Amino acid sequence: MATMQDVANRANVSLATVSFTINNSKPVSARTRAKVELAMKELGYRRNAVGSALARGRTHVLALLYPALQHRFSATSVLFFTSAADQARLRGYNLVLWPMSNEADAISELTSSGLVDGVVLMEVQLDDPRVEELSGGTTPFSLIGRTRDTTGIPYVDVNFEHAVENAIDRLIKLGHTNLALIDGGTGDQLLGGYGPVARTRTTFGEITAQRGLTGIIMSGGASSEGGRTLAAEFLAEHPETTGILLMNEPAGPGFVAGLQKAGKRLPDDLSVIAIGSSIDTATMAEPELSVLVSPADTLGRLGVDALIDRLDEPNKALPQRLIKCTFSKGSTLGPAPAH
Amino acid sequence: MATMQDVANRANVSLATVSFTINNSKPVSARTRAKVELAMKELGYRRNAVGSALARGRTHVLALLYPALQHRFSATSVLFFTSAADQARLRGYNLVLWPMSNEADAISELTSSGLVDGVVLMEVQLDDPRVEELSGGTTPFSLIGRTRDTTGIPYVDVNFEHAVENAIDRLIKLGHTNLALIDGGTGDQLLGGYGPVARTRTTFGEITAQRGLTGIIMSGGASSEGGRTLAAEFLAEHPETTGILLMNEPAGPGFVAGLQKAGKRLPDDLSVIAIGSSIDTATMAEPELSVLVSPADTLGRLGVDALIDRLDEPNKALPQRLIKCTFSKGSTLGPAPAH
DNA sequence: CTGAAAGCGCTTACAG
DNA sequence: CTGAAAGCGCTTACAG
Repeated sequence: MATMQDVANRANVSLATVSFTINNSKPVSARTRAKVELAMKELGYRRNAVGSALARGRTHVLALLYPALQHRFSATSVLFFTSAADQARLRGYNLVLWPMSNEADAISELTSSGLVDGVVLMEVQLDDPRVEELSGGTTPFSLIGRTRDTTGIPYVDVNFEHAVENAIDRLIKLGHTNLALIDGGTGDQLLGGYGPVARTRTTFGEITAQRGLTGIIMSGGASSEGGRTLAAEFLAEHPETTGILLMNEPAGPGFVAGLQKAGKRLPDDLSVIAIGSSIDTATMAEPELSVLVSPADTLGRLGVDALIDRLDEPNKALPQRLIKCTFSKGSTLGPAPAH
Repeated sequence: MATMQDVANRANVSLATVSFTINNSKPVSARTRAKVELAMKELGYRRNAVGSALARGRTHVLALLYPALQHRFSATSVLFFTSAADQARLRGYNLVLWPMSNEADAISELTSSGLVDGVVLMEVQLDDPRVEELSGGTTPFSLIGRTRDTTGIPYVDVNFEHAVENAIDRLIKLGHTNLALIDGGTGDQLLGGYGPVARTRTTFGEITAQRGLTGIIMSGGASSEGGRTLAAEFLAEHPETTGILLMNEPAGPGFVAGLQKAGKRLPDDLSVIAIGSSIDTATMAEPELSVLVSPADTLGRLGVDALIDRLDEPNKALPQRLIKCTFSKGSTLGPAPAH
């Protein structure tokens, strides 16, 4: 590999001048620029990222931090990976995957290695020790999701509050008054629970109360098997319910199958609307699930954007954004059955 | 952040001695080692990865190269990402995600940036220009998948040949003689086609001929919608077929649903065995698909291992491995219907 | 507009 | 066993 010095030699200029023309960091005469560019072309020169990083104090590498143990990713969470990587590249950064257990101390290994300029955190808990750790340090970070207290913290998250209200209102409009929220559980209570589930439950409680509806909450495993089991339990325990909000992507198709196996017709007997799933999973159910689709790709992009904005323009307004889900019609919403 | 020089000052030794004790690269007296380690602890020192990389000429960063445009990843391909990242970390490397279009020239941008020590390539085509490009360069690489000619190229791939034979023999044992292979299409013919599909078709042709069976091949879109459409087409065109090999993960649940919508019972009228899908997708179908599960997590790990072996021990045997699928029973395999 | 030189944080012959 | 010094490939004051 040719170095900058090689280019300088061939172009008969100094190393510094090569740097200036490559980075446009100082004015360079047209003649000199031409010489340098020719030499670069002839040598097939490319700037070495490591040398540059050491001199600048910036690696242009970002880390995407996600739970190491969680080894079954929903179709939705994949989109975080790929859209984040895309956006990073688009803005001249690289994204490294950083699987991590929940111990906060492992974060200092990352931030003090000097390898990354910043961190994007996924799967945020309401009281997340990793966020506390990052807040205490100097490495910029952003969240996909958000903690209970978001003061001073850049984040992008799904607007679950809006999604729940929207879903409930769709069911109300169809005449449903006995509702259920079915999710995958809040996870680790010590950490305040998993944000999306906690927020969804709260909003579900508030809106059903406010609209004068009956609302129950059930949880089950995040898998098709979990969904099938859950369907049976649900029908046994809550025969009066006719409208279901389902926030458990992996369980979706299994849940729908389980309801029908027990003799229910969708949407004649029961209406189901999924929240925050992918369109791919929704279409795998039979009949296809009506769903408020998670804006996962947008979130991945904006999560990276928020971080890079902090890095490149620290004085810009703090990026904190909630993104709405989009509705996909499907075939599991219908009028409430007459008594 | 404390530097190595800071540690040296505090321990009253030279910079070099600090380096020797950290890296165990030269003998250091117990007394000196203790002083250095104390100083490190007191300063919370961590070696800077960039300085180290520049001096060593090794960044300990690997790139995972995948098609940028493909934005719907199957449950299986996600496992490549996470298992590769896990294994890289385990062996002291970091994995950066490298979305790339199919132009081979973009590869030199990656390899000549000096950022990565090696490259793992996903979604390999039979005649893959990216592999040619990499073969011409000096950056070590490994494939998840394989090209037509694998001479001198480290790879790990699914043993599709074995999977097809195994699937066919399961169907034969159940009395099926009219078989179909349904896949997602070979993709870009200019590149020789997508390896798994091409190999599966070839093997399917060979084994059916060899066993004296009837075998037809159909392709459809890689989505639930594609699966539903395909089911209708398939039934119309091949009413005599009773045993189906399905290698199209995203279309699986939709295909099964489509067959039943047309009045077929599984497995009474038709038997289906999926090849190379994930267990997650298989369980989303109703009834649950019988499937030869792709060893995707093993492949991700071994793909990274193969690369790191090349980096750390270039004289070891060339890593080239085929991994078998494992059977998951499901409920879509049954005896061929009597005439 | 251009260049000589210091410095980013390490590693590693070389000398002792 | 320990240290002084060169060097990895860049960037950037400073001087002209």
